[in-house]
Amino acid sequence: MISPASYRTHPSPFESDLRSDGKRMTPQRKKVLSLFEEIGSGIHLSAEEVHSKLTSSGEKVSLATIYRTLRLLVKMTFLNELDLSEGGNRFELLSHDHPDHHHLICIRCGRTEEFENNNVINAGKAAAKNFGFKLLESSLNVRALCPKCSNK
Amino acid sequence: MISPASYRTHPSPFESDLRSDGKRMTPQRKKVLSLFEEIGSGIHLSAEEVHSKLTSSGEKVSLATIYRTLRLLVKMTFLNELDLSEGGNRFELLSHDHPDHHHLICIRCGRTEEFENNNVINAGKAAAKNFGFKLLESSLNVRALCPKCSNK
DNA sequence: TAGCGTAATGAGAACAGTTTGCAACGAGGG
DNA sequence: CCCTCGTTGCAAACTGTTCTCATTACGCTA
Repeated sequence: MISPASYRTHPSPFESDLRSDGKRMTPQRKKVLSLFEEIGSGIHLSAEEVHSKLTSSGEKVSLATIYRTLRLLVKMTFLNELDLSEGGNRFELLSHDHPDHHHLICIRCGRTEEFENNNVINAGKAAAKNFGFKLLESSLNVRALCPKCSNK
Repeated sequence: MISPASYRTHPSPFESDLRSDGKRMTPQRKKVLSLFEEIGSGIHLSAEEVHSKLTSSGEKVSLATIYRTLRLLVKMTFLNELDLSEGGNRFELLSHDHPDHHHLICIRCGRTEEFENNNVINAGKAAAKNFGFKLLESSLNVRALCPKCSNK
């Protein structure tokens, strides 16, 4: 039997990445990341939404900290930043399983769907190679009208 | 010989499109559009840049008017609006000759290159069809580091 | 060509989203 | 358990964009 005291808090990848960079794990950072983990990848939240979701579940994190944490998480590649534009950037959990996914956005109601397509990824790679650029990520934004909005 | 007085100011497509919509041609609108025409398609300017280019060549147009005019020109499909993000949207002359072109952006220095790729267009079409969306436009943004910036 | 209705402009205030400065706090190594 | 230095909270500052409103001027009609 293992006594509670002997448990060693198995540091998450996030925590060890932080540490190795002289940074610290704080309750605020944990809260933000675990919110995204609970909610799952493929859902896009704005800074404001992260803030209100946390505060409405009793947590107290300042909005400025949310912004700082989101930037940090993006730099550490735990989150992905999307500029679907029209009122604030959005963030989503970066699933390393399916890296380059793209977005289909209804410009009227904001409904957003994701898809993947190897041709798109290859097009990005080819273009980067062509111009001697080093590719970071590519994202295809398809602006469209969803079924509900297109028959109004 | 045709006397100067007999010239009829041949209205530009822009001017006639405006008129047919109850809108008016103003010197400010002319200036903004001709700036883009001089500069050619494939160059992306922010509202601020349009403003400073005009004022520095002696023209006086208020920034608010620039914004209004840019929005108008986009709606009339003379300009294309890009959200390459990182500090302001950018606009470019919409060349109807090569419609769906995409952007390769250096995230460090902002250098932007364009390319075309039919696979990308088809991927957008396919995705829209798949979800029952009606496609409007699709744009692939490839974030990368240009040769100069990648070896620093 | 003058008169007129109304669209468009200029200037600055307002706005939303984001960032920053600074004093207080607290994570975690010694 | 203490001390250091990264982090937080708050409010003020910033940035890109839109709005308000008094004034100007485009372009139709007589």
